[in-house]
Amino acid sequence: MEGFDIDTNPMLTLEEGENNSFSSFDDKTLMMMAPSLMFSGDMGPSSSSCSPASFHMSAQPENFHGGGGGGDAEEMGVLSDHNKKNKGKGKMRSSTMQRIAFHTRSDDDVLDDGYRWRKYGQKSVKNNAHPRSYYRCTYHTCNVKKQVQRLAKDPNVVVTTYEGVHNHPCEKLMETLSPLLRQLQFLTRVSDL
DNA sequence: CGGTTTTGACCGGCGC
DNA sequence: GCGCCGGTCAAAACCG
Repeated sequence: MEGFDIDTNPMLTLEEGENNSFSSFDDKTLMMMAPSLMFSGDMGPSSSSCSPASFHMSAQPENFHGGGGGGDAEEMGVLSDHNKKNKGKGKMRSSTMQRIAFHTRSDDDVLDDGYRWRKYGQKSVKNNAHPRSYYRCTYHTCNVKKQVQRLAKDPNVVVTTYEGVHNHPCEKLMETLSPLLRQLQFLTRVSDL
């Protein structure tokens, strides 16, 4: 696994409220990390004050090394409709709802980000041969959603748009981390003796 | 049998 | 007012 440097991997698009800040990432590893970052960015169920700064990344679009990728989320309408509408039977999306779009160069449509998702819809979108898929986090109290679609310009690029913040730990991350944490606890106890 | 995916219907906002 | 479009619902199908 290559080290990931947030400031030098331009393939992630971050959106929050009116104060948009964009940057991009090209590293699948980072894609997997991102939801966890989202989680740590707003941990407690009572924390009404989102702190996007905790995973804020600086924009360096000129550093885009994806090559031929071109398109950005704004172009595809993934982000541009923010604050404008939330169509369908569902409730209106809160204007403060965080949305983060990841561009990923991958053959797989759906990336394993460690959370469990249930697909609740798929729609063909205008000017794009590939459909857009809608997923919801399966955790009872968590209503994080994500959309997955391929770039019309470059079908090799998958755009995953996360909406909202997880209010629970990432199961896979915890699975991976818990033996390490246990070992760490054991070692600290031993060193205390 | 319970959870997930598929897919057509439905709804509401927007532009004309 | 009407049609288009994107997001969601929900029943049926599917799957382990």
